[in-house]
Amino acid sequence: MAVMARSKDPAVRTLLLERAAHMLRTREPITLRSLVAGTCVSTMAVYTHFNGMDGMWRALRQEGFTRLAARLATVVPSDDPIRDLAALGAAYVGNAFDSPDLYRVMFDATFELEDAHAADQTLHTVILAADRARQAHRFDADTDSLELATKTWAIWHGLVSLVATGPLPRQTLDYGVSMLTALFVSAGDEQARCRASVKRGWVHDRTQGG
Amino acid sequence: MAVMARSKDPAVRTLLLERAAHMLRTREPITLRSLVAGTCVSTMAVYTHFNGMDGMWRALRQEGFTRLAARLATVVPSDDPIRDLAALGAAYVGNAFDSPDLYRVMFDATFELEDAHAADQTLHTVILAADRARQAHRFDADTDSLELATKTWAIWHGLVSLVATGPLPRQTLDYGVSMLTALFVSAGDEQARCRASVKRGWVHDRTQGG
DNA sequence: CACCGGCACATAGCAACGCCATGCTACGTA
DNA sequence: TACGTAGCATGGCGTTGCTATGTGCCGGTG
Repeated sequence: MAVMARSKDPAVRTLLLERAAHMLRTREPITLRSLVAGTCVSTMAVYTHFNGMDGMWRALRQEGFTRLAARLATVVPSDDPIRDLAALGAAYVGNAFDSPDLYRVMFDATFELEDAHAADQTLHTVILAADRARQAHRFDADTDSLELATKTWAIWHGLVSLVATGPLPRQTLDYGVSMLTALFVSAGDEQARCRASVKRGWVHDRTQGG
Repeated sequence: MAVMARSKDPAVRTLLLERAAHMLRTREPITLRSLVAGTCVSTMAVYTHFNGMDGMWRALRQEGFTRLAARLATVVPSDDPIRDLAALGAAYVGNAFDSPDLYRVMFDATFELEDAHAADQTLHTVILAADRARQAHRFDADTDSLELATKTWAIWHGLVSLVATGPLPRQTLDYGVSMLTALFVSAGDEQARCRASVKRGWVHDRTQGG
């Protein structure tokens, strides 16, 4: 192929990542050669941009967390922080279901430092929402926002990974409402009000396919 | 090597599975050739017994669920079914931590029918415990045992997969007590009594390495 | 007893895999 | 104009999972 650019082209990197994400969705096996087949670059581009296939998978995990962060960012905070927490959960679940194989890639491999940092950013979004709920006196004053955010995330992740790529049927996701309600009530929120808030937030919207 | 037996030897199958499990634990890459290296069998044995590496991984997942079932079976039912539920959780978590890579193999691949069946057996054990709690009037009379067992499992799995092979630190497992308590209280149990029961059950014992 | 069919396994080779040494080409610099 | 450098194409290396072929042992049959 003709050489188009002299300096390292970020578009090539993006092209490869998007193609990898697409192949992941269409369940084609991703190999070094199949990844570059059809593109205008050779196998060496993978080494220039990612330093090998391992680096490509790392970058793909990063991309997954980036998309997750973008999806969580679409949740606009309302005057009901408990609804917001549930809405973040719905966005989290929706993101995983839009590309379950990418979600599996994000969490299947043993976590490395950069992956853990990307995951921390996800957790941080939840922490902020939990802290808003505490400041709005929906939670007990001594509630640990990190702890509550972690528990919330664990519930999301447990449900998603057992349903998206696991043995449980899809309607199991409906349990999210009562599980989150139980958790938030244990943190101090009032039962009926909490359930109503969670129900309003736990609405799964389906975004455009990619 | 000398041919020892005429008919398909189950010991060879067991030998290969145990070696695979051991290599998984020691984090050696498991390839067809590395698996049979050091044994007295050739690569063809993998095809005789497992019909290829895919079948070997399937059998290894089955082995993982078998070990999990055996571990759960060590929990002897007491007169406190809520403690038993938490103890099952501790056994579940302990099993996953004894061989985290095996746990990942069990849940990483897209579930096939036989895997789903093995997972159903795990869930069934939890359902029975949940039903005992309902019959002991610790839960509301209209509690759905399948639903509650599923929620319990989701909490275990969420915590384990975020800690064992994920980004969260180990002490996050301590959240299991309050998470399970919140769930069981929402199902009808009394707060203080529930917490005491869960605390007594959620004791992580370390079994012998294998 | 002699023979043979079938099964489990050993050997060797194939296509495809990730990876990398080598060389070419297009730019920036002087 | 001439050179250094960075990105990429090519081709080959070692290894992977897999399988075609050959070998040796067992059990049934004449």
